[in-house]
Amino acid sequence: MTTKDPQAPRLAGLAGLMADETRAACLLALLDGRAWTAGELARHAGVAASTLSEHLGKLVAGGLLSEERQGRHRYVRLADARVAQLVEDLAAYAGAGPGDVVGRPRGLRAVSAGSAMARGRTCYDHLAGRLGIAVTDALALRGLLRVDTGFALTDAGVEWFGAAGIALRRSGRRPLARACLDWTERRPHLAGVAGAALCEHALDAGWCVRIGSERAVKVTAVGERALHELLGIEEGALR
Amino acid sequence: MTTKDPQAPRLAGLAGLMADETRAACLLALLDGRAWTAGELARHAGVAASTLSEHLGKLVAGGLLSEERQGRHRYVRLADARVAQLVEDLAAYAGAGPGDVVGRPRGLRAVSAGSAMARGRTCYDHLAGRLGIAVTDALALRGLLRVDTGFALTDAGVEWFGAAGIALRRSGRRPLARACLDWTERRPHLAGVAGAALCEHALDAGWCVRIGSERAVKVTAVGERALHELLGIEEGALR
DNA sequence: CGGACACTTCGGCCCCCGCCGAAAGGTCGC
DNA sequence: GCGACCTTTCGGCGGGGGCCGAAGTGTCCG
Repeated sequence: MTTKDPQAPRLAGLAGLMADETRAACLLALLDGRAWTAGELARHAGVAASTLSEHLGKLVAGGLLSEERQGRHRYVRLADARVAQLVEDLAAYAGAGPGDVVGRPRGLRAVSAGSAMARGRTCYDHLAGRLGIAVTDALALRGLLRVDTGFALTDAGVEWFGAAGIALRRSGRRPLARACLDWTERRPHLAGVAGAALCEHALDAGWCVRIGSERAVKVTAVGERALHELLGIEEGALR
Repeated sequence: MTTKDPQAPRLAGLAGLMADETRAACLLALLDGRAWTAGELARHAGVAASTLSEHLGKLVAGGLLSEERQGRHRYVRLADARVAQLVEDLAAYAGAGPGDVVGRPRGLRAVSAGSAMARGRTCYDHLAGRLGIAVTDALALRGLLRVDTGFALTDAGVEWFGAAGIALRRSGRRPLARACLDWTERRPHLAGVAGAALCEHALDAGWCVRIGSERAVKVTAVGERALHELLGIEEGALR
């Protein structure tokens, strides 16, 4: 007995990094895929700057965050897509706990922020919300993405990305396509290399723009046309 | 500011359940997909029965474990495949930390246990180790499973399961196929509904049998023949 | 150079939580 | 019914860790 798994301390340590409400709030905020300063995170989390500094130290030491110092600022972001995926998965499970009704935001401000978020947002490096679902559905409908038997691009799907001028950089072991559970739509949307490439292209090409400094994004007129031409998504479906 | 995400406490709470070494050891042990008694887990983790009882209370209350009381025994198991997936994902990330060499077990007993585990084992409800990889590769090679552009069964793959007499019960929102990172092989293997159905069939049909009370499994002579006939896996490749 | 600003370090406080052993509650077998 | 066994409850102990404010370091700007 006492054959205790040598992995237990590591698992506990990793979980411990997320097991604090303040650190959890940071990780969730950083799910927008961008870099935040320590001060922004402190205000966001509602703790003293000194407290947050210690939290960042732990998260960076634990490998969950990467940091970049610029002058008197300390910028941090999620270390990579794997971390984002872990946080997303845990948050999705924690949010959809048994007997728990999703989100239903309270108050007017929450409602409007919520509806903008629900319409379209980034989820680390890919699109989510109704926008993400619409794109995923359109890809599936046109036979470019299998969603019923797993999540994988078809050959036609790979071609489609090439034809649209969106490069799929197969990097290391990150999957080309994977499902990410959408917490507003309760359905999976496209993530992975393809999801990230599509999102990057959508922002670069002006298909959508970020709303303020939030995760929420808005589809532009250009984007509506492009999504209609390339994927047959009805114009006006995402307003 | 202080727009703190309402999900932060839930995320922190969930992570907190796994943030203790003893509880982590329990969760890892339960990854074998079977039910353990409280006493077994206490011995495994090396703590007093009373201590472990409290841990089980938290894990059950948190929804990670389900329990079944039989007489003077309390059997617990992972609540469902989603929990198993979370634990697997976290353990995989924690185990493959930066600059960290995998496993390389110390001592003779660990070596033999390790090699049996590396040869073939269950990973909650599907096959893993070299056996799991061999099956995944064989499915991919025969065009039954896409692995290069994501993880999804092809139409031929769905047919193959039917022809082999393995029912694919599409249940709720669990994906038919998904990738699970193998920590001995460092490559993804087949999980999801299809992976579970295949594993269940393999055990029922005597293709493989469990070694002792471990997660490790051994391929039988019957299994070798079946895997050769159905998937073209070389006999002897898994000894 | 001096002040504003972003962040970090330090000391101290307090609460939380994991641990144990002792005792109690159930269940099984004889 | 009486032990043997598995599990749970309870008190008490000890350590770890999150919090703050104050002071210190480093950077930018005028």
